[in-house]
Amino acid sequence: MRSSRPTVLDVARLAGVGASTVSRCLRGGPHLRPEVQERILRAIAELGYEPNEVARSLRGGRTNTIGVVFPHIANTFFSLCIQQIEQEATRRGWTVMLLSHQESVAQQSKQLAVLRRSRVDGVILTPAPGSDPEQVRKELHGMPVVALDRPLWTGVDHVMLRNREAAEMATQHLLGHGYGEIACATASPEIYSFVERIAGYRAAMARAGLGDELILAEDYTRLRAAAGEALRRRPTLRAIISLSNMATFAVVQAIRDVKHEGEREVAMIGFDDVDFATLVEPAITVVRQPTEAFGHEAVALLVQRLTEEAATPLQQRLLAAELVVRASCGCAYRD
Amino acid sequence: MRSSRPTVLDVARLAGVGASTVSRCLRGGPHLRPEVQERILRAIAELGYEPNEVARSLRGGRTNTIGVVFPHIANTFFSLCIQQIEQEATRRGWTVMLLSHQESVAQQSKQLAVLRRSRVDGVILTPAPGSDPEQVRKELHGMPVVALDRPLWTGVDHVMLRNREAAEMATQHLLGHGYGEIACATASPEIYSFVERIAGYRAAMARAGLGDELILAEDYTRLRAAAGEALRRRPTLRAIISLSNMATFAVVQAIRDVKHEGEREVAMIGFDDVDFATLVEPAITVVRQPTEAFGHEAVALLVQRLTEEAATPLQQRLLAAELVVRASCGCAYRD
DNA sequence: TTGTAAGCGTTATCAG
DNA sequence: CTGATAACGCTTACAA
Repeated sequence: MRSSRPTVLDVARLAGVGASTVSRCLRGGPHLRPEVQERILRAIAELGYEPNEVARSLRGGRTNTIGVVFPHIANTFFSLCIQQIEQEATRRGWTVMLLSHQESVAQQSKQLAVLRRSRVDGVILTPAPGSDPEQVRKELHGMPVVALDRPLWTGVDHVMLRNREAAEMATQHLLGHGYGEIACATASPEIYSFVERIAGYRAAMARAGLGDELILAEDYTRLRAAAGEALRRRPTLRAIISLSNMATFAVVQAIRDVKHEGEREVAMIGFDDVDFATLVEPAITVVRQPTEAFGHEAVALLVQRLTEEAATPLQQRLLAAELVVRASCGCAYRD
Repeated sequence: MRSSRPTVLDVARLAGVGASTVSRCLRGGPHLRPEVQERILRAIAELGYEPNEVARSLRGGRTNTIGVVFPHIANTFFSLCIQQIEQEATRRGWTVMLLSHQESVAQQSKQLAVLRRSRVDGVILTPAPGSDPEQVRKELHGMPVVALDRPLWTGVDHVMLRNREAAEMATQHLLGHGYGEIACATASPEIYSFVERIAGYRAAMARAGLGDELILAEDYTRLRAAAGEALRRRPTLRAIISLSNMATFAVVQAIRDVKHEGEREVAMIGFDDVDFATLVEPAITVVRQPTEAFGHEAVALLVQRLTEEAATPLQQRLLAAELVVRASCGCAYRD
């Protein structure tokens, strides 16, 4: 079927030149006689020659590929990041190998092994919770890495959210509306970004001289139940902030659950600008993460490190979140 | 930094054997003397040897990689498919190169060129609207391909939704509720799946002896406006079906827009089981696409074709959609 | 059973 | 300015 494709040698023969001359012509080498270049280009066109990147990679020791390992692919936060990464990588002429670890350290190890054997030039990684940084460092085996959304170890580039500030901002906003009791809901509280956001929430509450109430669960089904329970247990609880898109979903459901049992207004601020934020009533005020910047910066940083001559200083991109004020926080403003 | 990694030769030398023996040992070759195998494994462990997949690919002419080209990555339908594809590919020991064409034929051409030069073994493709099948066939240059969600040409494997049946089912359901005037909303009506779904909707309306009303637009902002306009223009219009997750979003907004202007109940059935379906009031009845099956089947089909001995007959997987009945269609049932 | 050698398609090096 | 040649790391004949 696919009769083996033409090689530089075929082109060289047809053009009546040596293989290395063809190679130079392709790579835009220094000075070729115009006439020769002409012949080569004609031969390339005639044969439909296209360079074999695999051979190039073997020869050059570089694959022009970056490995991307995320916890999940369909989660809106990550899928938006991936979208940006793919676009930015394509724009710069790089190729993306996409893998996921499902929050499992074991699966992460396997995926890093795949990347090692594939000899990708660099990695963008959102490490699984419980990762041992030293272990990951070994598993990377010298491949440059950019940590995205969660830290790896000081010594590698990071692209992260200002998590504490983000959660503080949301909490402050609710406090500004006069809410005294504010709960904070998340699943998987061991995940770094949630740890940080919890800290931010607590800091804001403490500064206001108020106690905190955490609503935690192992997964999002349970989080919905736990949030409902918390609301029923504390009738004076009138405000909740959630720490992720999934948690926002669960909290909205919980508030609705409780509402169905009797009138009860509960203010909330969500995390991530999920699409349903403007659809529910009232529209949800959310902390928006700059997903485009996450993807763009991660690729930019990694490519810079991969193409740099001299060692670039360590880069820590700390991205600011933005409060998108709608109605659920108690603001009069309506989308 | 990364002092060049050990090769088979290093392992061979350390184990005091030939390179091919190491290779055989790795590939689970036939009969090795246990003692030799022992020595090799020890050497591998000691050196931390890992096979270079690039060299393997060059030598073997196969990359163990599948190229995946989708219109978008962050659209929930596609991101769910991608998730499945990645998982299924990983499970089977394949690797995924992810690319997007943004519904642009030109961009699609570029991405297929990337796949050709990368020598991926096969491709999963959702072609951009306006693709010339013959052109795509040439651009694939003999690489096996599975068309996902949209057709390529008879002669390649397909994984598609039973689009007509899906839209008919939704329309029928609305008709069953007694709605006579039912509109059908979608952006980009030139995209294959939407063409088919429109046909299904029309067939159901025609069978009921009713006229159809299409609400079309170039993008989803305009679709929201167009749907609102349609509702205002025809006060007797009380039901709408939408043909995609994005259209569902736009229609929900439009209905809400109109509702705000005065009491008006509009029934609807959405497409794709978007997360906001259960959050809005009333919960949205939707046509659910089996995204797991899309991803799973696409990989299964492609891998089968890539590893087959004899030519497998053409496969056309036509997946059935499922009507997830909630409340927005007029059913009493509440989630 | 095991080792030797050729070659996958490129490109860097080094003569001409 | 251009052409032969030698790797890159692996596997598959073919010998031994």
